[in-house]
Amino acid sequence: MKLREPLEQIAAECSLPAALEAMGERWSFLILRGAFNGLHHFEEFQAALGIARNILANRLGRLVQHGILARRPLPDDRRKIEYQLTEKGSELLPTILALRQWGEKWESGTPSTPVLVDGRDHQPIAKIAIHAHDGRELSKHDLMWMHADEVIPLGELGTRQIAA
Amino acid sequence: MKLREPLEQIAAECSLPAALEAMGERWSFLILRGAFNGLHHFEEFQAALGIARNILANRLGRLVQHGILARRPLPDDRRKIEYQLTEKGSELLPTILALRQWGEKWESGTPSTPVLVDGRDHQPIAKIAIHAHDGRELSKHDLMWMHADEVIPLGELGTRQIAA
DNA sequence: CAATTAAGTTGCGAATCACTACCTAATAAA
DNA sequence: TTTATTAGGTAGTGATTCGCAACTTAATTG
Repeated sequence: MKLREPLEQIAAECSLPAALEAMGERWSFLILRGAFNGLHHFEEFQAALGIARNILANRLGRLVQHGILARRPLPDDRRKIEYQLTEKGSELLPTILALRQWGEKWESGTPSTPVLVDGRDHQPIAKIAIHAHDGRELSKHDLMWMHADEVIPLGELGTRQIAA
Repeated sequence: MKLREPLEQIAAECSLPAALEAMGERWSFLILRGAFNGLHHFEEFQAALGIARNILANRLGRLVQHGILARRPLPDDRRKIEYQLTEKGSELLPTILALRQWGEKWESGTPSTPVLVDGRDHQPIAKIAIHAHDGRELSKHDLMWMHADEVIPLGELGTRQIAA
């Protein structure tokens, strides 16, 4: 009997449990943040986060298994293992930024460092927000939940009646 | 001696640890997702998630402590406790959506239900993304990290030299 | 060859998780 | 008014994970 059941079965119709299966453990997000901030090696993560070594080894291994980090020994010093964000891992950046911005506003109250800026004008990025398919920013009151079946694809817009 | 030390001290300059202090435990995100999908009562959460009752009680209490959910007994049946998202809790929606979208793309592969749509045209929202302060969407290659001190506020743009 | 360094692994106690059963207060039924 | 039912928890118990420190292994440096 599996005591700690994977979260996936709980809500097969939602991908959040699947995502949490990969990222839901303690330290996973902080390790990833470290990777975004330029950490690449075991000892760098260990020193920066103060995490226990066995836990760090476990988490790095799991992130590698999930394809979020890539692990490769460096050719010029084969003791050294480089952990690199994969594309899959890189695409967690919006999630991390959203969580960090939320923490900044509601928990810590202080601005974070380092700051992610637009390379062109060196200005901080905008707040992560919810946008309509055409780019309008949507507030909580503009939003509603629909069953996926009921969504009418854009291509059929000309012929449809707007449902209640 | 405090064995499970709060994550905050590790990186005082970043708000991510602070956010994880509130939301970083197993089930917290799924409980919140339930709240966004209209769950309000202990038994509803319990039935929907299949979570152990003591853990659910613990997590609900913690989310209430952190001001993410509000707890109030209903006046017409004072056995019933209603858990409502606060504004602070509601503002985690972009984070949850970003994580869910990531899971949809990279883990489950299947579209999730229910779908969050624009109330006006009933079209699904856009992918959560990173935007510049002026609204341009930014790709990974447009971005860089800067120390907060080095960021020149928009108002001073006319007089500055672009720093290396 | 000895010493150092990078990246782990092992052992152990403490804390947390999950499962089941039980409890309590408020409402509903007889 | 007694009894049953329901909502929202608590308590006990074993499995799992966490965190710390010490140890190991392989590659590099002196």
